[in-house]
Amino acid sequence: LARHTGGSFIVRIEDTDQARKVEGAAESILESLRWLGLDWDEGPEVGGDYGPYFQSERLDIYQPIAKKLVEEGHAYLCYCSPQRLEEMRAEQMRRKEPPRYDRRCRNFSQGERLKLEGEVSSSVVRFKTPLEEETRFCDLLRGEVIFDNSSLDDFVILKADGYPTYHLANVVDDHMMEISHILRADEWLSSTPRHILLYRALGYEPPQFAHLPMILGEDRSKLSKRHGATSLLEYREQGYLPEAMMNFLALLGWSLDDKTEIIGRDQLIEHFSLERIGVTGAIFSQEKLAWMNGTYLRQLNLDEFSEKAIPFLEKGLPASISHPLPEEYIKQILPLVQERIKTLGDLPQLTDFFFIDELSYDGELLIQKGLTKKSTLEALRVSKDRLDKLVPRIVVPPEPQDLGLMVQLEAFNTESLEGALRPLAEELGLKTGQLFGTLRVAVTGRTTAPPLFQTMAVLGRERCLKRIQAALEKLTA
RNA sequence: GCCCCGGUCGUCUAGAGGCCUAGGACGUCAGCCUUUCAAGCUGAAAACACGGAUUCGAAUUCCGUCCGGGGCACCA
Repeated sequence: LARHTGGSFIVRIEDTDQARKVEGAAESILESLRWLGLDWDEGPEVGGDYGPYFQSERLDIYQPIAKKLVEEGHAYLCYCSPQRLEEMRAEQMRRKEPPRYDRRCRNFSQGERLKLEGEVSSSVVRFKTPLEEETRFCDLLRGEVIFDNSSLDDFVILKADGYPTYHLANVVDDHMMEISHILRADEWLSSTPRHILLYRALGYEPPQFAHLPMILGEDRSKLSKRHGATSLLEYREQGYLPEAMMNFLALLGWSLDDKTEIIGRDQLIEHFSLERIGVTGAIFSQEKLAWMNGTYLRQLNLDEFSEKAIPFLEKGLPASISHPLPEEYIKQILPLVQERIKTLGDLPQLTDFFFIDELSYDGELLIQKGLTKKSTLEALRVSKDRLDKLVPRIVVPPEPQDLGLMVQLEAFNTESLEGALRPLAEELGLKTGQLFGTLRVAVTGRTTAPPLFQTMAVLGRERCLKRIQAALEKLTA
């Protein structure tokens, strides 16, 4: 929305819970945004006129505001212990009542306050929610939403440790940072009346609100750790492309029209609009993401694909393979697997036979349906013999003056291999599938692999002959 | 329990009263292509939660029911 309208996209880290502080969490959020290409105009690392952008560094802004709210009668100090609150809630639940603060500290006299301050070591600041009437606001996606103030309790705005709660910090910062639009998940909708009340008490003009549909797990509940990978960075590690992830995420709750599935960043910015956001929660479909990633992967040219693929091969191939991996060889392999993968993480296991010296596989796999050990051996022997005879030739142009164009034909290429092996099947009285199947296992160690001739051409003459020999030995042993 | 928000194929969605015999995509199934696996192409099965009301006409408006989700912390 910011990019579409020419506004500013601001990143603010809301780190106001000391108890849940996790080392490196903020950095990984920023890294996720960077990975997706969601660059920000103001915030950590880039700065801006409204900093600091970490709420933990803004305590001296929130505290005086909380104090002022107390002085003006919009808030009050609460001395109730966590234990008391917990017991109270438990009792309320038992009686099937809504769990909420009973406002014991709301109407203490000055004398009672002084007495309690002497006895109690810590206190929090609570907002004095109006007891009656209702709070309404207009959600850009859902229209007018109305809450009875009587259903709200006196929520904490400043904790005992001097940190603000989300409610206070968010309202104060959105005002001070001149935020125009709050686009946040649905789960915040029921907190919004509290925020409206706070804006009002502080004399601030509230921003526009749009509560977005949530991303759900397979069981339709709020997406969480137990639903599997929930961190963007995990998807990066698995070999998803940021462009695919961005595209997929954008279509969860938003659509361009009745048919567009693949849409790039620029087009997204150009066409994005609040009006086309839906209101129902969307299940995060791994399968569709995988499909989409596949289509993005297939669009890459060889250089791009190879640049992205190499780190995954370096990491995923057996350690015994010598590193660094030869780039030219890899560039021959990659086109054979590009349309066969859904993530870059699929690469190592799909291509390892290109790198491993000694294949290990069950010799029985060599014997194709309808063949015997004997006929398989025969097929392998004859094949090896034919391939042995495929040697490089020099083609000399007929006109002497064209000698500079003399080309060397690598006889061990896709065409020559096909030219040699296809007729061979008939010669041996085999179906092509039978002969090729046997050779595929001999040369790759598996029953499914990229196209045989291309695979053999990339492996090269020596490796293929060696592997067929190994297959013969495997069957004779 | 109380409050709020929702409900179109299994999933993501199109649908702003007649264009809807409800469109697209993923997935599924079948066929084509084919040396295996993919990719690609073609086709099929598959949905308006239910009940009333308004209207000549309702997936679209209103009400109720049911179902689902979210919130109800010194978490965000």
